[in-house]
Formats: sequence, C-alpha cells, structure tokens
Amino acid sequence: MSLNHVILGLLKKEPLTGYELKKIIQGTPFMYWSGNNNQIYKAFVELLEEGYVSKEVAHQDGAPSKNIYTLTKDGDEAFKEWMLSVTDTPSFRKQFLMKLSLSETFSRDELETMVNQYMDTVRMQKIFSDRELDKSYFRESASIQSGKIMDLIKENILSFYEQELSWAETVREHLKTLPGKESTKEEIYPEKGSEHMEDSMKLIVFEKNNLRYLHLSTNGQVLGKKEDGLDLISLCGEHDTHGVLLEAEKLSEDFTQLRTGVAGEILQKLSNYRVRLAVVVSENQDYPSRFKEMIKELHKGDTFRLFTALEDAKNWI
Amino acid sequence: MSLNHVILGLLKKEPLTGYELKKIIQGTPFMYWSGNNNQIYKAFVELLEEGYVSKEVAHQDGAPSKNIYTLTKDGDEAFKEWMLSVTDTPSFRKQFLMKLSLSETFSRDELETMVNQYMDTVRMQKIFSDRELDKSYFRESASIQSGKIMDLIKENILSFYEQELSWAETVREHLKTLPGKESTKEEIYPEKGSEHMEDSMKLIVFEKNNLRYLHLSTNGQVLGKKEDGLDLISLCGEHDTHGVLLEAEKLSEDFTQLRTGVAGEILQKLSNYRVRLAVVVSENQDYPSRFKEMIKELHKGDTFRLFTALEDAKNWI
DNA sequence: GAAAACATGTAAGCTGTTACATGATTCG
DNA sequence: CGAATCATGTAACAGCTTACATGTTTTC
Repeated sequence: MSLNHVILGLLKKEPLTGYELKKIIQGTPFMYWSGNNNQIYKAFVELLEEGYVSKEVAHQDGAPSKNIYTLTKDGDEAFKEWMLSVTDTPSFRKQFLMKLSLSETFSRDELETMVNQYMDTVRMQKIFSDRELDKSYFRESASIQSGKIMDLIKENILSFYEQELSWAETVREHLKTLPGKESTKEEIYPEKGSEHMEDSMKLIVFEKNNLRYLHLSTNGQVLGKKEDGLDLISLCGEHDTHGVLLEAEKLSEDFTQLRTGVAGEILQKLSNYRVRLAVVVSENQDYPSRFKEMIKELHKGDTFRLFTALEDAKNWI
Repeated sequence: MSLNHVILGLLKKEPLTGYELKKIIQGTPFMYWSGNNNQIYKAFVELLEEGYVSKEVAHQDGAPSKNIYTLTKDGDEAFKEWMLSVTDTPSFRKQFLMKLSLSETFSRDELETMVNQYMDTVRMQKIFSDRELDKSYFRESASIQSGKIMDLIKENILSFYEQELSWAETVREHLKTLPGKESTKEEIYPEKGSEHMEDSMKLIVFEKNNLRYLHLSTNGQVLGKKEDGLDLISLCGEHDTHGVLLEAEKLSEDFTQLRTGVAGEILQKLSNYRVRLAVVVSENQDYPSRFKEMIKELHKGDTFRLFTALEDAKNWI
C-alpha cells in the first residue's frame, strides 16, 4: 500500500500531526484515498512499529494534545526505496464505458441523455479538481522548482477530464448517425423556468434546440474577478446547462482592461470547459480600443460574444 | 456496486454460467474487477435473492454440472433503471503523480530513470489493453452497430495511455532544463549483451545515447503477419527498449504487397507505441514499385526505415 | 503424463468507506 | 448558541484480492 510511503514523503518536508496529514490528503485530488481517520491513524501505528516515524506528544493546556510525527532515518530510506521502485501502472474506472458496452438495446434518445448527463458530471469534476489543485497544500508550499512540477501534475489531471469530454463529444457525433427522431424542437422559453435569486442575480434556465442554457441578469456590472469564470462554469454544472446568457448593465472595468488579465483568465476557463457565454450590455458603452479589437477577434470564435440586444444573443447561443 | 448490474446487462444478451461470466469480465479491461470467483458467485447469490435472475442446473453426465443463469423481467427492469441513472464520475489512480509531487529531494538522474521506467510500464499496459480489447467477448459478438461502439471504447482506453505517454514526454522535457550531468555517453555496443534465442531469432540489447535498443537477427524472412507489430512492441516492453534493429534476409511477401494491409497495420502499431524500427535486408532485392514508393515516403518520417547495411541502420536508430 | 481449461465454490485478509464517540476552541 | 474547525480515535461494513479446495476434460 502506497499510503504509508506517501506519508513518509510528506513528513520528509516537515513533521506533521495526524489531523494535518488528513487535511492534506483530502485536499489533494490525485491522492485517491478519501483521507479518512481510520486509514491515517492506522498507518501511523504501522509506521511507528516499523520505526519509520517517531512520535512526540505536544500537550497544550486547555486544547487537546497533538501527536506530532517525525521521519526517522529508517523511514527516509524506506521512502527513497519506494520512490525508486517500480511505479504502478496508471488505471482508471469509467462506469460509462461499461454502460456503453451494454447499451445495445437502448434508443438513440436514451443514449443521448446518458452522454449528456455524463459530460456534465465530467465537466463538474474537472472544475472541482481544478479548484482543489489551486488551493492544495502543494501549491501553498511551492518553490519555483516544485511549482513547475505542480503545473505538470495539474496538466495531467485536467487533460484526463478534457480528453474524456472530447471523447464524449465524438460519441455524441456517432449517435447522430443513428436512426431516431430528429430533434426540431424550437425555443421553449422560459420552460421549466426554475427561478430563484443567487447573489442578487436573476437566474432562469431555458432550452433551445434540445440544449439547456442559463439566463442570468443583474443591474450592476459583471465579470470583475478572475474567479468568475469558474463560478459561471460551476453554475452551468449545477443547472445542467451548456452555455450562459449574461444580461447586465455593463462589464466590469477590470474585464475591459486587458492588462489586468481578468478577461483572458475567464475566457480561457470558459473555452477549457466548453461553456459558451453571451453577454448583453446596455448600448451606450465606451470600451478601450484594444478591448474592442479583442472582442472583434473573439466573435470569430465560438465561446464568447458581446451583444447589445437580448434577441441577438438568444439567436446566437 | 455496479458489478451486479453489469452482470444483468450481460445476461440480457444470453444466459451464462458463472464461469463464462468470469472469463468475460477477466477479458475486458474496462471492467475493472479482477473477475475472481468470490465476487461473481456471491453476486449471483444476491441476484437470485432479489429475483433478478433465475438459475437452471444443467447436469452433464461425466462432466461437472453447470449453473446457467437467465435474466428475469425484474432483472431487466433493474438493469434499465441502472443504465439510465447517474453515471459515476470517471476516476484514475496514478501512483506516478504522487511520486512526482514528493520528488523534490531527488536528483535529475533519478527522476529521469523514474520517468523512463514509468513510460515503459504505460507502453506495456497500452499494448496489453489493445490486445485484450481485440480478442474480448464484445468484439467477437459484435454486430455492425455495436462494433462501432466498441471502436469508440477502444479509442477511449488507448488514448488514456497515449495521453499519459505524451504527458510523460513533457515531463522529460522539463527534466532536461534541470541542472544535472549532461549525458554524452557513446555507443556502448554490445554492452550488457544479454543473449538468448527466441523463435530461432538472435536477440541482443544494446545502448546508444543512453537509450536502449533491441537488435534482432534471423536468416529467414520477417514481418509476415499483422500481429508481428504488436509482438515487436511487446519485446521492446519486455526488454525495456525504445526501438528495434531487425536484421533478416528479406521482408515477407505479405509485407511488400501493400494490398494485404500487413505493412500498414504493423507500421500503424509501431507509430502508436512510439517504437522505431530499422530493418536491414540483403542487398539484391526486388520490391513492387508501389512498395518502394511507400518506403521512400516513410524515410521522411521517424518510425521506420529500410537499410541494406547494418552500419547505416545503427547510425540512424 | 502433465498442464491447461472447464466448472463451482470457500476462507482469509487487505483496502477503503461511513458512521460513531469525545471534547475543546473559534467564529458568526 | 449552534456550527465549523481542530484533534484523536474506534466499530462495522462494503469492496476486492489471493489463495485454497475439488474434480473433470481437453490439449500438448
């Protein structure tokens, strides 16, 4: 079991308590253990027995006492040996592949629903991992050197989900070639119109051409922070939608000032997660010329467009 | 647990015995259970209790009697419900990512060894999965329709490993930027020359520029069957090498006749698995003109070349 | 004549998860 | 004042694997 060795590796950097270790493992998506108490406290018992760690009890008056574990010489050697030993083959668990292989008797419609639902799940998982990685223990304590390593790890993880999404897209393409009812549904708007407030924002879900979209509207300005990209994507995940129609008075200044990097970050995220964004703002706006250029450029693409009329935006999305 | 539902799905097609089921699951790489008896026979007990399957004992005189399980109406409904319910998020286990995140104190050299070893493992796993998928239960019983589905599944699985390999390549690139000894080793040939016979073929491992290669030589003709591609790749995996130098009297006729598809298949596999192949044949050969054209074309690439002198081949590889 | 495949089952054990139990502190 | 965080631990169970046990037939 590699958990024990991973613990040794973490202790190499600094002595830790069981609780701290648990938090680290729980916050690191590529350490696949749930990080439950049972495993960790049991692991420490084993490691103590083997003499790989030493325990020091820190009595804190009032507070419960902590057990601080430190790596021993033996432990360090055992860790190194593990690191240089043969690495397990990477493996995956994709329930969807099993379902697909057993799907012969299902209708095209049912299969399409399955794929769409699966894509949403994957999309959400990707967002979740992305966030967790950004705020993980390894990020915080990153040197310049290990920062690059963390970037590589992040790339690996995100591209796992990214690949799954683009593969699912090819499955969808395949399903289109199958016999089944042609979807000619027209704009049912607002349909199940589940309406509620979120951060003083009006939120409606509508459907068009069999795909679901979010319609957000507010009076203030929008897209002010880098995190807004992921937040929009999360909303999409939560509401099972594939794009956002964002109605607001105006874009935030930080978004229009390209040097802030806000626009770049947000649009990057949106395109990563294949979420389309149509923004509708009131007509009389004056943007920096460099921003206008970028907007023009983006209109050639498929992820982002800026409109002044709601109807135009609805047509595009 | 989805095993029970997968069993129902398999029974939907035809009644099966426990043993048959075990074989199917064991031969299907995307069904991640080991397919051990315990799980399967226990699963059948559960499914019987729930009334999802019915059991019929076939007494065969002399032979041990079989328990043949058939799907019931209830079972069919339970299966359908499972199929249309939410699919689990895909997940992976990559020990290598954990090792990498804990690798701060390791030298460039050690890291390079780790990555190389990992790449070999992944390469082998890919070959293994590829083969298993080709001869799996689902392939055999494939209709035109489900054949396409199986292609999609296969694509998904192989690209998992493919992606891991190309990612590992970027890790290797990164390691090159790290301080550490420059490798300027020259052609140590033959070095550890572990020599032995395999199918009347002489096999030597040699090293050049820090990379290991296979040197195979025989008197007869080579590359006669489509499977030879994967076999070469397996050999590379077994001997931890990245390319093959194949010395023979001549290429098989099937290989030189493009319409047989043998050459295409083999070269496809080689490029998939990033294995380079240099073939050395005796000089006086007459090949079909279309084949000569293809050879010329391939010489522009990096996977395959044909030589008449051993020295030239050694220089290229 | 031995090994591999066919065929069904059990026992023991590791891995991993959820849930429970306890108790202090901090924060809203 | 209740919820969340800090902190350590246990119990029970689900999931999965290895190995054992038994006996026949087919294949090399």
